[in-house]
Amino acid sequence: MSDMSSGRPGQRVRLEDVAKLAGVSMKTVSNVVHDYPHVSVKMRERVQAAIDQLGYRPNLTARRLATGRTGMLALAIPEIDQPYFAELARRIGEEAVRRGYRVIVEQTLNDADAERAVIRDREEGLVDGVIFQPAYMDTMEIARLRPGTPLVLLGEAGRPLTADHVMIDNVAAAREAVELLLGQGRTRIAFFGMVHGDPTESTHLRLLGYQEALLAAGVRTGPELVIETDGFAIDDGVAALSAALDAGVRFDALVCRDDLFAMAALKVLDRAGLRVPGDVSVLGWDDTALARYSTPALSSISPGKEAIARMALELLEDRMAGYDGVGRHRIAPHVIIERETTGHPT
Amino acid sequence: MSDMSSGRPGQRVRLEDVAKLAGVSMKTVSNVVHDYPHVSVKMRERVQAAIDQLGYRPNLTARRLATGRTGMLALAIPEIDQPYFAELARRIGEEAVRRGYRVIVEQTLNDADAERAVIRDREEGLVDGVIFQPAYMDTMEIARLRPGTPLVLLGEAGRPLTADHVMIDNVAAAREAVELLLGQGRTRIAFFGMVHGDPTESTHLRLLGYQEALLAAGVRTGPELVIETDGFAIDDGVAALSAALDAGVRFDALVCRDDLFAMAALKVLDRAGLRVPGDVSVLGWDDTALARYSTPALSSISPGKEAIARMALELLEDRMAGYDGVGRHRIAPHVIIERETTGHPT
DNA sequence: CTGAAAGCGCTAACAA
DNA sequence: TTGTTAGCGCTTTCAG
Repeated sequence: MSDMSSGRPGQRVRLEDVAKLAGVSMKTVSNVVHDYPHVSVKMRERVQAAIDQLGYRPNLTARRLATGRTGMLALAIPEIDQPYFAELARRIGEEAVRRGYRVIVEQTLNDADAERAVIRDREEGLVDGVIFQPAYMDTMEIARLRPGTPLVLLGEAGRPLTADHVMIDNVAAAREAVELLLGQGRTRIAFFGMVHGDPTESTHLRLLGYQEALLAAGVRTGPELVIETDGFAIDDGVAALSAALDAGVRFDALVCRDDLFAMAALKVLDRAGLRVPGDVSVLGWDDTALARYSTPALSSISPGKEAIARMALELLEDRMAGYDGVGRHRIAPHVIIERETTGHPT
Repeated sequence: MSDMSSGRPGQRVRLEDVAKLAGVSMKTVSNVVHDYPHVSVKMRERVQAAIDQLGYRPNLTARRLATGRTGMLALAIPEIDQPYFAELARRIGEEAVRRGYRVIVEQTLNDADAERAVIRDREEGLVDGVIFQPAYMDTMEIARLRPGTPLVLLGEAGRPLTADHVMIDNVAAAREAVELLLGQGRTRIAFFGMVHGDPTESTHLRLLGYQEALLAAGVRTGPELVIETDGFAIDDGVAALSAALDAGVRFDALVCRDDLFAMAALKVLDRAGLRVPGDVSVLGWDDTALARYSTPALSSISPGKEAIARMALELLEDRMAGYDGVGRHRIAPHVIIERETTGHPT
């Protein structure tokens, strides 16, 4: 319709170019760009026409410099390809977009230094806030390095409570899991997946809930029913559980630290000729795709990922809005999803 | 050691503050920040001391405005929690970090408009380049909306070749898959997972390779051996395959469109009392966590995700460096990973 | 080898 | 309701 190459050819079109074309000031253009209410209709039309003609789009970077707001959030997690984190990232991404943010994903890749970098404001000036699930750093250390950027932590919270946290009640969830299994007639319930040197608090909490429930029910247990592994990989799980079986450890139910170990359990039990759930009930944790797609479909403890995402964003927006009080905790709901790997013995 | 609150209290410390403290110009500070070679040692030390004392860190946004480079890349994919994309995102993230970029993940969530937004420079000025795996848009449409931001496409490339592409050779991979199965004594090989209304080209290419190999081997086949589904979900797969079995379709091997359908196959075959791989070989596609963790472990066609990531970044860096030629294609390698679901009939 | 100053493109306070 | 203008913090010629 008109000359697209007028003005500074080869350059991006700027607010000023639009203003010039429309014969108005930059402020007026800015007003219509921002849908500022008090702009006369014909002014708005004229400016919009210029914008369309030139194909103007604001330079986000410049806007940021001027406003001091980046509109971006960082999500720092160990590995994006671990199903749980991938699913969480999706929810957080959705929730963030809903609130007008974009998210940059930071993989710490099991590197303690990478985690520290996140906390030491590596993101400073890049993002408005950070959602961080640490694997190595504890609350103490995070408190010490306490960054200037608003921060919300995911996962377990030790003391002191200097930062906001969102988590599920691991103890209660484990307790309920054991109660469910007990209610279905299981009597020798093992906990599978204490990883040697596990830096996370979660596993301990889960084990605690498991033990509490057993104790409360007056069911006898023993240390051999807590099955330890050398690492987080599936092969570690397979090796550990096979060894336990070979050593004569017997159980009719398995509460697994996560879905991955549950998958390992399915493998080992299959090889051992044990039926699931006929001989052994298997319960996973995290309710990931692994659980939904396996055969038999895995029952799993499902942390409310949407709720976690929503709560994290709420807390973060508070902080970004200036809230500067003490660290708050939010407990997201959880639910046990029963699929095919749990049930009464047959 | 010294007064941290000097100057503009409560404000972030700026380059100028450092310059003032060190008694030098901003340029000099900038020089040492950037490790510019020609700075005298004592000057460097003096400035560094000031930087440390003030805890100065450059404002990335300001830097961006000045340089025009953001140091960020966008990765636009349908869903981050689909195992294949999660694993790809991890590789791309790693490769990007290696090259000095951060990546912002854009989920298009199966929304054609969201895809269009990506292409219409929604990211303009936000990122230096975009890596995009479309699910709905075809090459034509992308060419039409051709953005100003450097772009590399992942997945199939139709004509015209206006943009850079990285893909694997789906036809060849499917052919090899069939040849492998044939070599193991399978004779009735089905293709499982033609999704009605599938917008992607990949499935067609895979089917094509499947048919080519069968034809070349002179093995008779039939339309009933191409099993169609109503959607991409596992339930769609389960329903379709069950129906095929009920309808009397028989096969001794299944080449699946992706690992997810392979998981569906494992479920259905298990229920039907068919042994894998004794009665039926099952081959997945994408080599995701699903394949590695299932029981039996799923054999799968593995696209070289690291190679895809590397090639995509290479092409993108070229574009960002100013290359403006015709669209280029790169074929990433693939390999068939044999686990437990393929083998000779027994 | 270092300093001064002019932008980068947009926002927002202040005027008109 | 619209225009003017001074920053936001850093980079980068161009002098010195």
